Amino acid sequence: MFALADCNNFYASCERLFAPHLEGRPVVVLSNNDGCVIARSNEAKAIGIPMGAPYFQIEKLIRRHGVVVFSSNYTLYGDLSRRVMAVLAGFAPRYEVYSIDECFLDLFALPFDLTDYSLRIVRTVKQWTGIPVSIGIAPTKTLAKLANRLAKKGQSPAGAVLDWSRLLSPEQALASIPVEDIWGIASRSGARLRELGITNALALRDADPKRLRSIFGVVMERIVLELRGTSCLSLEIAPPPQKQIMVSRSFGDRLSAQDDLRAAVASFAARACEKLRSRRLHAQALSVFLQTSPFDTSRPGYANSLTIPLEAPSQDSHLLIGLALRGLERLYLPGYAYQKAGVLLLDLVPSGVQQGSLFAPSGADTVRSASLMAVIDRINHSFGRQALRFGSEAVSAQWRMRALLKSPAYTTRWAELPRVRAT
DNA sequence: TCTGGGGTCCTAGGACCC
DNA sequence: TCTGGGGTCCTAGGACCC
Repeated sequence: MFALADCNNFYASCERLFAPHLEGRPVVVLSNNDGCVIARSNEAKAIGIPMGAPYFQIEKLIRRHGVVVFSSNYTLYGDLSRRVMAVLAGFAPRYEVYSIDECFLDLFALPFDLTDYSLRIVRTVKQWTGIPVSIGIAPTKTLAKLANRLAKKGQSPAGAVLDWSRLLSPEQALASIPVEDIWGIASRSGARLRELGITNALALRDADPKRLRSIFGVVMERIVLELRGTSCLSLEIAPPPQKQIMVSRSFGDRLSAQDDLRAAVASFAARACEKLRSRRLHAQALSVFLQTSPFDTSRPGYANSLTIPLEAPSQDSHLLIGLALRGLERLYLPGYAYQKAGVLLLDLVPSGVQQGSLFAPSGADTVRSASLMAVIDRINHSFGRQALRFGSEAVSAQWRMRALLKSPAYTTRWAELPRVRAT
């Protein structure tokens, strides 16, 4: 049996945790650059604020209903996620952290009533972290997802927990779920399924898996089987090795000057290298991209990218920033209003086991590079990110994001700890 | 004026191998 | 007039996830 524990309106719940007076009020959290709505409290959903709505399009609605708005604060969400996962981990012999707010638990062979046990999990997570979660239980991951969804919609007599096997009519439940709400099906496949007359989860369950495989591929076949109770997706206890690292941002304002873009790309490359080293990986290729806004149809657009293979695997910021800037030079065209750029590190391999290069110099230089990077990382860890940085990053700060409504780093910065007063 | 960021998997087609 | 069979690797593009 799989149990899926999923935090309710996670980012909105995180914000409320340290602003309890917002309980019962509509709250939304915006994406980076205060662009789109990416989390909504139940009250905000009830008002009709859609997921992913651009902020500027719904500002009136937000003001009319007194919706409280936050910029995203990933430091806070990441830290609270870690705490929630630590609590969940104590309840199951095997578990898979699936996303920042979701965790699959293996409840197979536990000698308890699974609903009672899951209700205890929900209470404990709430009490120890302050974050509300819901749990769906089922014989496959896909059904556990659906069970969770139904629990969140108040369809379970047990409240925050729904066990699929206890449904009086699974057929009725499946029929109530639009095909696009199934895990792994989004608007495109959804539209094509609808053309075939398959509009809900029940119709998909009863469709011919081989036929759907020939039309959609193996992914759709697996979904059909999972809906029938045949488990095709197993618990991934150890995360598979990471294949790429990306750092990209939309700019607070459009950029045209090459120097501004250089500072942005250098900063992205430097940040990507920090991630690379903290995960003990080396990169074997680097890719740079930049683009104008895809939404701006009033002037000509431009988007391009370039991938540069490395002579030997590297984790050296100096080398990789240099390559990224050389890539940018080849991509950059004057006269455009750029909206976004990014750096990808590719073909990642574990540090220490990389294939050497027949041509690149090795030995003393790599040892020196590794020591230097370690010192930089240590200093930045002690004195704060960017305490020490590369000159090319500091040339311009024009690219900085907008984040006008950001809450404090309540749990990760001494200076921003919340104060509690007893009266 | 203003529309996120960071990932994965699958497939088809081309190029190549013996 | 007539030109095999069985593979792998790589890449781009599509689709999806949270």
